[in-house]
Amino acid sequence: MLTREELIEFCKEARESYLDNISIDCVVFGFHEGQMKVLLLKNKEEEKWYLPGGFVLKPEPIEMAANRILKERTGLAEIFLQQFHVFGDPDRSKVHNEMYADMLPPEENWFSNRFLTIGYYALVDFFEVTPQPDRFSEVCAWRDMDDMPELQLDHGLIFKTALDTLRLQLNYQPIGYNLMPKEFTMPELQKLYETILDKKLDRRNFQRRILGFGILNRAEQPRKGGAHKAPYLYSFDLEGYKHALTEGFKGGW
Amino acid sequence: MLTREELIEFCKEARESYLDNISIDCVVFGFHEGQMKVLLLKNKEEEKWYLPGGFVLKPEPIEMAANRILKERTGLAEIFLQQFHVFGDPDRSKVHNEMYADMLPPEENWFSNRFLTIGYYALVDFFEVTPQPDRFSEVCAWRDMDDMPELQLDHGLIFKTALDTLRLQLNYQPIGYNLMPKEFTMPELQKLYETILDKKLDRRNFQRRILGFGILNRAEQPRKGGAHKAPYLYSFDLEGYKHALTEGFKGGW
DNA sequence: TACAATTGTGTATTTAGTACACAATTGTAA
DNA sequence: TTACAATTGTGTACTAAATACACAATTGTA
Repeated sequence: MLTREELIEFCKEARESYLDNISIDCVVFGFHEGQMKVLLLKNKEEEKWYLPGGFVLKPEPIEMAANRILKERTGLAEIFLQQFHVFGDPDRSKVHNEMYADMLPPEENWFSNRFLTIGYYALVDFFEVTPQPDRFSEVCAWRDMDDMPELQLDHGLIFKTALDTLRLQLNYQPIGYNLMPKEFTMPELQKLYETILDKKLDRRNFQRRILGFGILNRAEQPRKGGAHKAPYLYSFDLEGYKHALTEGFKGGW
Repeated sequence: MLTREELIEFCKEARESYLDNISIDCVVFGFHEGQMKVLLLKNKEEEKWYLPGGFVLKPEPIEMAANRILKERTGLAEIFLQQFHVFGDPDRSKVHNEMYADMLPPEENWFSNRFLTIGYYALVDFFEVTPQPDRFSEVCAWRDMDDMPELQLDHGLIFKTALDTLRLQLNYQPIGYNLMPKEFTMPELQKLYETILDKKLDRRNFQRRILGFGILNRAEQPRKGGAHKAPYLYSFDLEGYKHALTEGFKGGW
């Protein structure tokens, strides 16, 4: 939480540096221990969490702004990012607007503006992320997707829309390269799909289908040491993967 | 084209009424005589056309802004609109910015701001549209999609992105209710798909597939009077259509 | 050493997609 | 009036994809 002086300073800077009326909010998905995770921020004294977000510098492309914002929250320089929707309800920032209303007069309070927010979703490797709170928060942490806390403003809607978009993209794009470690077993990859879709898939049919996409390479040696039968290790075939990303899976018409 | 005085007046109004840094551009698709059409605007003395667009009023939801803008250009109050992308390259409005640079000093010229533009595409009934130029243009007209003129700014990219999105949506959503007249024949509907996809489809397989979606009703009496065998008339089954819109066609995973 | 848990592989069945053929209708040209 | 071209309606064989389901192999543990 900022002091009044810091807040005034921020508003002054913001007015000079950022585009007005525009913000960016990101839904960052990670995958760990069979669980889909979302990166969220929070103030200690507040109950509600919010999505990592920020603003667009006056000369900055929006893609770059989203990347910059996420680099600050995750430490990652290269992130798979996908713009998915603009949320432009004038009521959406009401709470936001009033957030600092008691601390600042409206003409100084940059947050009293209306903000449209551009939604991005990101797929990242859980282990490579070092969560960093922003200047308005004290906590930045992964939260389980199926145990999501209440979110501020319309961030619940933004999250839901991101998830719906991700599920839709699963039908015509490969997913996983940005979420899985270098090597993984077939059941692990299946678990990713099942988690995103919140649905059980048939083990044997999943394997046939995903192998049919031609985006996987199988290592010669199976993973050893664990209990049970040693599973084969797979990695993504980058060439096939990128081809699938641009061309898509399904023929359609 | 506005006079200098009108322009100054507009900039003053705009600064008061509209959100800064945000614009909306619309790709309006119509279908007529087996041709896909796009609604475009132009100045008499200029060669390049541009997409119908506008700005967002300070208290206005963006969906409503898009609807308002299109009502002014088409006369239609209810339009099927789909937001598809935000274009946020800082260079995108360079030409725009310089457009009135010789007429107005930068501090008065509202257009010298950077604008992100939210892209919407619209599907409309060709016959119900009455094209209306906006205050910056003299011509508002339908243009053939496969004979598109050069467009201003990044409007070429916006159009292409809209078309790509539309083609993708064809794979998991019904299209046509907003583009076809109340009653139509199967070959006419097929022509719409072929035009959007720029691809020939097999007549018999198209029919089986589209009927399988359960979004069409067949009239009892075929159309008469024309040459050749009298074709059956179809209309969209609104219930099935809306269900397909929300649920989608393909099972996917 | 039997067992549970997990992985690898395969095979029928159903469904969806593709390719292609023929009969029926209607205006037009011979 | 009749043959013909153009167009529409309907169907069938073939192929590919999706689904349902079974059994054998491996490995730690009881």
